[in-house]
Amino acid sequence: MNYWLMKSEPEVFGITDLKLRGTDAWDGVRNYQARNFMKDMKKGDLAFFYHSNCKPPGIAGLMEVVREAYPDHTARDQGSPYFDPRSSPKNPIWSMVDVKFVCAFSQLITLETLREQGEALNDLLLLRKGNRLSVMPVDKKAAEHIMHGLAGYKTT
DNA sequence: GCCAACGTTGGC
DNA sequence: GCCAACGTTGGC
Repeated sequence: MNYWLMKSEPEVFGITDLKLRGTDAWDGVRNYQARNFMKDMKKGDLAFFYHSNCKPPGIAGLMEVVREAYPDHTARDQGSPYFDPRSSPKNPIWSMVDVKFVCAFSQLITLETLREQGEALNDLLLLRKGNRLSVMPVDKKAAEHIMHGLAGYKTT
């Protein structure tokens, strides 16, 4: 089982939206590196839901991958902001996964808090300078530190 | 609103 | 294949 982190702007789609929907398709990823990470996701993997471009930014909750990568049909929808004319049925180019709401953390784990963790989160790509990836892997050590050390999340 | 960092595009 | 120009991300 692997851990991931996925960014979304809460004004567009936040953790409360996912909670309401239960399960949703993570569409609109238009970056090759992020897409490739999504293709590596397996059913049962856990992903942190990160709120970006807001005050304050941070990790808002947890979700689970319930369907592995399949074509992102919004790329072929002319009315969609994610429309990409290069996408075709034979070569959809872009992928998405389905994610299920697991929990919203009682308190947002802010970016500032994450930066204060020092060694425990040294390898977290999110904290690397200039990082703009919207989908990224999180190693087990960092993931457990965030879940158990910061979120107080208990696995059943 | 600013701007650093990064990805993409397209001329050559 | 290089690289300048441009667009986007996202923290501040």
